[in-house]
Amino acid sequence: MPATIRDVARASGVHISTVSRTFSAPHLVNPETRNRVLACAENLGYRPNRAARALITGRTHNIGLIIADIANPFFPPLIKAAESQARQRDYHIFIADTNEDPAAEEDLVHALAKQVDGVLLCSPRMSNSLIEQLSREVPLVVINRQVTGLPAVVMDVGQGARLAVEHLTGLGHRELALLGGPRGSWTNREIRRSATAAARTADAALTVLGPNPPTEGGGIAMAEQVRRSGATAVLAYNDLMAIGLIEGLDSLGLRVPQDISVVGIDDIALSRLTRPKLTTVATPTAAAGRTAVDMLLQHDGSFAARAGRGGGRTTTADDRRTTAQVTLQTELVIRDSTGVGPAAPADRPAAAATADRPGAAPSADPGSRGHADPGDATAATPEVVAS
Amino acid sequence: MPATIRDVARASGVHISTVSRTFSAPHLVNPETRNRVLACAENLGYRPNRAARALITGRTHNIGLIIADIANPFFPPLIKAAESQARQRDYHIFIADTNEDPAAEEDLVHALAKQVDGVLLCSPRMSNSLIEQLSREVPLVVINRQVTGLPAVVMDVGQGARLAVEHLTGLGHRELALLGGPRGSWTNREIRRSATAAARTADAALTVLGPNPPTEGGGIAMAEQVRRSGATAVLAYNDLMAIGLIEGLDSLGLRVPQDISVVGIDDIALSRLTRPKLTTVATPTAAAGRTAVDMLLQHDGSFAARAGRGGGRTTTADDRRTTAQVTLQTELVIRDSTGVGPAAPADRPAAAATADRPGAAPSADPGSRGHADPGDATAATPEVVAS
DNA sequence: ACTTCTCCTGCAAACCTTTGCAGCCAACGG
DNA sequence: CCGTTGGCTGCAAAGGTTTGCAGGAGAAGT
Repeated sequence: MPATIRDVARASGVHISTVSRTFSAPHLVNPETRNRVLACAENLGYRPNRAARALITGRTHNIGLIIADIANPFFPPLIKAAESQARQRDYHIFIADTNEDPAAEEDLVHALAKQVDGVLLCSPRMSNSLIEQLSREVPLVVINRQVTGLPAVVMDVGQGARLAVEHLTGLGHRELALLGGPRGSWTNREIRRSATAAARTADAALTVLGPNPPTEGGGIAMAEQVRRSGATAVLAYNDLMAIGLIEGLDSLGLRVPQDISVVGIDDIALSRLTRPKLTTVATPTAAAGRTAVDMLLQHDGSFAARAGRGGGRTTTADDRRTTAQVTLQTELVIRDSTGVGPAAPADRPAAAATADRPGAAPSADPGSRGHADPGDATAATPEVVAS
Repeated sequence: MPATIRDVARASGVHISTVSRTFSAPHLVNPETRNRVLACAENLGYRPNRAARALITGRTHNIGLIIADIANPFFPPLIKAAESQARQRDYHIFIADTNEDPAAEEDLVHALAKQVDGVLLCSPRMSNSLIEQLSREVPLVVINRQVTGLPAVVMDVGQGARLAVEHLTGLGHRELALLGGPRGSWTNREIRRSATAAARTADAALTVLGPNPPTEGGGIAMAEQVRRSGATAVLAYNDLMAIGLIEGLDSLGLRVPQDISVVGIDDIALSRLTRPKLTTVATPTAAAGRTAVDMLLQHDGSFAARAGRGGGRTTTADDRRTTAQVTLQTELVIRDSTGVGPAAPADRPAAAATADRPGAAPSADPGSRGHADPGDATAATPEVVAS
């Protein structure tokens, strides 16, 4: 029923190879012929069969995206950006949700491996060694994790955590708590490491509470422990937990920010909607999604075709596999959930510490529509480390 | 490099067709042989090449899912459920985001058409006629819309809107407003129709405000108009708008629910987290995702293979294409954003009207993990109308 | 002992494209 | 007028799998 290349060839009186070239290498075919073919194709509603193309070229033009939990509002912007970026490059994105289950991650990589040109592994909870092993099966780009030898794009939460701690100590807090995230999270380790260091520098105490599930519930459940810790300010693994914590503290009769300050991480859309509005570390999720797609595509672009007739093609000298690791900057967004602490300097009014980020449109995703500049993503990432 | 069926055949000393059958029709091959083949396959890490399979069977085992805006928290649970259901059936989900742009919808259907076995069209904004036309190109299941002749799964927002209006009038509100959603939305029309009827029945006035963008911003922007309308209670197209509206009213100095009551639709996770907690109409999004996948798969299961050698296979008598339309029930969840109105009976205390749904776990998605019961989705849908 | 089955396996075509190679023609330089 | 070049086009193989058909071996029925 659907028109094939042969139908088009017949209709336009040329050989199928000419039709093929009309689409995949237009410069090789006479403009006149080309137009005729194009017209016939249009006429018949012909669209190249990607399965057949994939079979011979060895490239599926599909990308797998493995996510811990789509329902976590942190991910949708990333997905959206990745999908849009991929589409521009004529790729499609397979999405898969692991429900925060490390075993599911492995299964999914296997399941996707033969069907995609590469996989984006987002905040994986697997072990490094397993990730490395899987990367021999299919090109991988890791997001929010550093695995030696693998291309990665990470958000600099370490820096963010430092900024957050400095913000809090600057407000006069001396007793801090860190609400940890899930076990196995690279991000969690980074935050902890950086927050601990920053607290020490500022001569403040920091209690680490966790690990916890990275959800609102995880935050609610820890309210009591946070109170007992005696901390006057807490940094949470992510916004969801921060919001949950505020909720939990509220039912304990503790007011935020008057009694206790709370800082989240991620700057999900939701953090602007709760009361109080959440002070948080903004992570460039959309940029991360775009960048990851770009890295994957550029990376396996150098593979060229792994198939092709004789297969005897000489591998290009460019086989050095530049596995870059890109670090995206984060930034502190001060809103209403942080206030002065016990050791605050007298001349510092609480209100002075609150100022939302100026011109940030509510959920605009620059570059997700049409004309996105490919250089855009990396332009936002001054710090690029090639390994 | 990757092992092919031929490698396995060689290793196990059988013909490739036997290997093929070992995977696609195990009952046709001698258990002893089968085990040997399986062992070799395992050994070589063989996985069937889906492109090749798709090429000959004509079935890609992929499903397209077209969504207006992944960042809208209404969709992730649906996506998640669909993905999990599809995976159980050995299908993968392509995801695509239209940015609420009707033109993008059409493009995406075309782009996906040749690459998937069917497309799930979620809350499409296109015209009915265009949808019908596209359905001739690729099997379609529509979600949140009714198109004659096409399989659809809709959530009964009409009923939900009625319940919401009854709830409000029962609380003594006589001046209602409806905060409309986006143009082209079937859901929006249903809500409007049903709310209007319910208001008339209860002898209340209802002002329709809209259309508006279905976002928080859309709600905020309408606060002033809502105030001017003189309504003491308002039903919003979705939770996001309701939350935005509350925010907007707040900055106008109007308190919810004391000064004005607000009801949302969808029961997104967020509606439990805002202050006040949102009274809303819960829509079974996860069930919708599962059901839609099931309908698509059952539906085009009857196509059998459209390819196959001679192609002369007699079409089964089961060609009647039972295009069912499934309606999923909605339910009113009363929380804190609605209170008594001017015409309230004296004996009705405001507090009596608030009661959250009992045991609803924060974001649990029953059936999204492993053992989900296939009958589950339809079990939740007593009302099935075959057209 | 011969036929008739049943079970299993092998054979080879077909699915739709891509692509290296070779051939054709016209134009051009000498 | 011949050789060469360059621009297009055709030819045919290859990619990995599925599947109708046919054939072989053994068992069962007569």
